[in-house]
Amino acid sequence: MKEVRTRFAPSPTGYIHIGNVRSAIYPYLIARQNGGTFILRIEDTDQARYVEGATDLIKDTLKWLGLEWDEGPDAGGENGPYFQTERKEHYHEWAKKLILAGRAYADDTAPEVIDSYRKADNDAKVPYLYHNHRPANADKTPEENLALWTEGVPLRFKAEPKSYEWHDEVMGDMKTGPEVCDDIILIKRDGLPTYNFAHIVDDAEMGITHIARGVEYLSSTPNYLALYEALGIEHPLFLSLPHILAPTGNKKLGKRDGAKSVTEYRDDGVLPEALLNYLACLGWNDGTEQEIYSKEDLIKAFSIDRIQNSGARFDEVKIYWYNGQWIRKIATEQGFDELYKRTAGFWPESADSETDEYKLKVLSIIYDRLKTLSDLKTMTNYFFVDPKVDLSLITENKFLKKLSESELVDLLTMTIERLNDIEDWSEENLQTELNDLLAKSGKKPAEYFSLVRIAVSFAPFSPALHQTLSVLGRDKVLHRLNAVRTALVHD
RNA sequence: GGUUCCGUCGUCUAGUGGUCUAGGACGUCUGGUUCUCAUCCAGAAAAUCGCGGGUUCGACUCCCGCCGGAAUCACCA
Repeated sequence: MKEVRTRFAPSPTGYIHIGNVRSAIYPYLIARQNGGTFILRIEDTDQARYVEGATDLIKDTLKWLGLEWDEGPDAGGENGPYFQTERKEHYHEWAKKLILAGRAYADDTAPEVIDSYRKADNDAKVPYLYHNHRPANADKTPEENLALWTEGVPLRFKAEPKSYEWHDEVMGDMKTGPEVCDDIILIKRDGLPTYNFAHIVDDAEMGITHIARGVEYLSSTPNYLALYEALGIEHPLFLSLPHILAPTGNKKLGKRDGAKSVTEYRDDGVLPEALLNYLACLGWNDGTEQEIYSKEDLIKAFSIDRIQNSGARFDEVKIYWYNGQWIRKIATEQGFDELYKRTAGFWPESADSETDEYKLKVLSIIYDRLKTLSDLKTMTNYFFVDPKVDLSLITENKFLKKLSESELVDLLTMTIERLNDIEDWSEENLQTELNDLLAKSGKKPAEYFSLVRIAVSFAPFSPALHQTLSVLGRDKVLHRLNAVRTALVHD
């Protein structure tokens, strides 16, 4: 059996956004599943839209998601170069064959003239087809065409319109009539090929077996089929991926609708496992009720024929659910050390001077409250700096407002005295001591625990009290309780 | 306008003629886990399967028509 070779072939025109990253994920999975090769090719033939640094962005995105490529920039390979601008001779060579075979002609019709054809057809409500306007001199001899083209005249395919039938692995059996075939530009005035021509040549030379791309290419497939035919190339398998729809409206998700870049989710503290899981399962499922898939799970379970053929709406909320699942999964299956490694850069500035050991302890009691890693920034400050004492948070608390200030002071005093004597600050021991204190206080858990929790953190919420105290340690806890007691006394 | 695709809970989906009085997940709501927030657990609401015809003993599943939505029609990819 032929080796499976798939590719991701983005244009370096900016970041990879959520809407088009699936055309990297699925070919990757197909390659890995079949022990094949995944190729990264940069389609940079449009000089006008080229964005400096975009290639690096693309590489970063792929690496972060764990979609490592076997051939392409940085990876090498025997089928390079992997930048289209460096493959000019390849395209020219194939173009020549087409000219010699009488299937391509040099066309120097001015752009304004072409525009006028288009406008006229639109006004007349007839489909615009360039071959209806084919210049009389399109029938020049191959030698004449070759000469003109060599001088820099753009090259056009000479269509022989007919019906096409083909199979799309996602959309099924396709059929179109001759009215969709046209004379498309192969080589532009700048000597570089159009996408339409370049990708066919590249895929053939690189031995690509599966092309996964957005459905927007479905309607130009007959033109590609014509090209494959004229070139004498067998076409790869086609997978047309439905669009991901924007959260509102019925439009495909694009940068204009605020489609975030993949790296933005990374910077917001979304784990690559979670994003990959979400994206792979948006428009694909294996028919079971499994929701959580690791990359390895996906490689095993993925199948082309279960890709959905209707567009799926993008739902950011579900990404965060997946992220929470993955944060907990990593903590329990790979340990807090592993999870901690992922948190670099997500701690508040106040944590800078703290030790890894301390931060790891904080992480281990707060992790199941995290939706994203960047929640650490807002949720953990009180572990690193003494919170600002704000008595109103105590006196207006729904459980505590019934208590008088002297009662509060007494409770704090009792707590301080007991905690001061405790040597063992383990979670377990503190749990026992706190229960004992609670009994002694004669208050409801909601009253006593809330008081201590607020006095120590002044945060809207915190982990379980005994854990919070244990991690904070005796010095911080006593210092904070004293500060609150003093403030109450002087109030 | 031509061509092509799509249409099951708010959302992602399962479903390939009877097991569907339509299953799961997110989200929402309720209750539980000695404080908060979250996790976790239990439960609830939520889809006349776009509409109308057929075929069939029987249709979400097959056929036809309609409606609705989308994509594409560049010297962009």
